[in-house]
Amino acid sequence: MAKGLSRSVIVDAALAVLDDDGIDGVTVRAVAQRLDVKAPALYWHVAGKQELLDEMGTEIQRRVIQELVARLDEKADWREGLTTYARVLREEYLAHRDGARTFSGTRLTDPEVLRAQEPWLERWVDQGLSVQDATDAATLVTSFVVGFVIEEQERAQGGQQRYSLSERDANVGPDAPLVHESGRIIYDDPSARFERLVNVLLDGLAATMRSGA
Amino acid sequence: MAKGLSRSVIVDAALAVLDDDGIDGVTVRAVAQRLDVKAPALYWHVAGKQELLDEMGTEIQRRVIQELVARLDEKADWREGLTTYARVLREEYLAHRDGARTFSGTRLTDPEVLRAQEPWLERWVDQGLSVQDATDAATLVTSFVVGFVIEEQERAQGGQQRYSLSERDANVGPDAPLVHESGRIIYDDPSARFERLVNVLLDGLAATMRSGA
DNA sequence: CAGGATGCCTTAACACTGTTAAGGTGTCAA
DNA sequence: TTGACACCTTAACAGTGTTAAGGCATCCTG
Repeated sequence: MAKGLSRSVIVDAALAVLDDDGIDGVTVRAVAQRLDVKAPALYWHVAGKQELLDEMGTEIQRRVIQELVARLDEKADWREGLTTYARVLREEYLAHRDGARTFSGTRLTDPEVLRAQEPWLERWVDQGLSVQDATDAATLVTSFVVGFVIEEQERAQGGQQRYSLSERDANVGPDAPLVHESGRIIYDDPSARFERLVNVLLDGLAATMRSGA
Repeated sequence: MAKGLSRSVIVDAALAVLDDDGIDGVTVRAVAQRLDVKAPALYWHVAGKQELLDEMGTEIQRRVIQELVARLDEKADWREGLTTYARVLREEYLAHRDGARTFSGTRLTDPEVLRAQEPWLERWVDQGLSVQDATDAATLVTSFVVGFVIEEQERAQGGQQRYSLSERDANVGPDAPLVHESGRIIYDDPSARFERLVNVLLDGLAATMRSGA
């Protein structure tokens, strides 16, 4: 492998390690090995592991934006925009092991990612929302997706038997039928469940927007 | 210190270490030192660090339940119940450094915590909700709170200058006025913002429940 | 009452982590 | 040709979770 190292190839390698071995597998040495390089070499291009993680999170956000631009045309209203945003964010998190945990709340290393919000805010304000409403709406969707996918991934990939429905049933026992039934819903088709909840959330937003904050 | 170690005093010590030094400070050795004991001693009572973390998360959930029982009487309707739940969960997370990150999606080590949902589910079903609606509603609130507080704590305690409004403003620059204004909202009074968003969310739930899923 | 098992803790050590210091090797400019 | 600089390596440090082995009580059994 040509040793032309750079920030972005390091980030790509780190994301590959993440997919293969999960967040605990993402060590400086493992990332270096994948690039045929010794661990300290990375420190020439990246300040430390935290910066690498921030860079990874930023890259994911960049992909979310890119996908969002591809899927939305300008005449989409804010409800459609937020629905698509919710789906894209979830998909991008799901695409990587421990994605939601790893990438949520990361410090952006690229101001461009932040500024990319501007056109959407513009459109939504044009459509009658206040900046506060638009900001609140985006936060509401983001927070929900983060929380939802964290638990979704914990169930889906939680090491071995850490989370299984049968284990849950055994723990709950026979004296809590509603909790039992509730488990059946939680473990059944996360995508359908996600769609349902996003719709509820947007109904709430629609109601608030109409009444005018 | 009397060396009568036990699972629960270890968990308390670990929570104390968490409050003092954050999640990175929670090492087996640090917890042991606080109990005047060497690190391997903990392994007699706890299988490993992961189990310790699970136990900590379970303890936090127990406190949420306890506080919920204290604050809600039986005649509270589901909307009041969920609002209080949202507030209590947030407060309990905020009470510990890195609380939301650390405790979200932890595997419960005590089935009793799971079974504690039964009486609330019963009441809400009595009030006309389907089990699916009740489960969805609880998931929606939980997911939102987790996501919200993760980002809230990241801002509030994010090491040093990792997250400050002035740094954000500098990054955004002058060409994105709406993003700039949006920042002002994000950094202004998280509790008020939280209350606003919880209300939006519950409006959505109320709309869905009325229409009958 | 003697003796052995068992509960609980310590010392020593393992492989592995992020990170730094110092030293090389190449390439390009003066 | 000489130097500077970019980029990478080797060596090492302190700290991590975890295991193995042994020691000292206490308590149960003969």
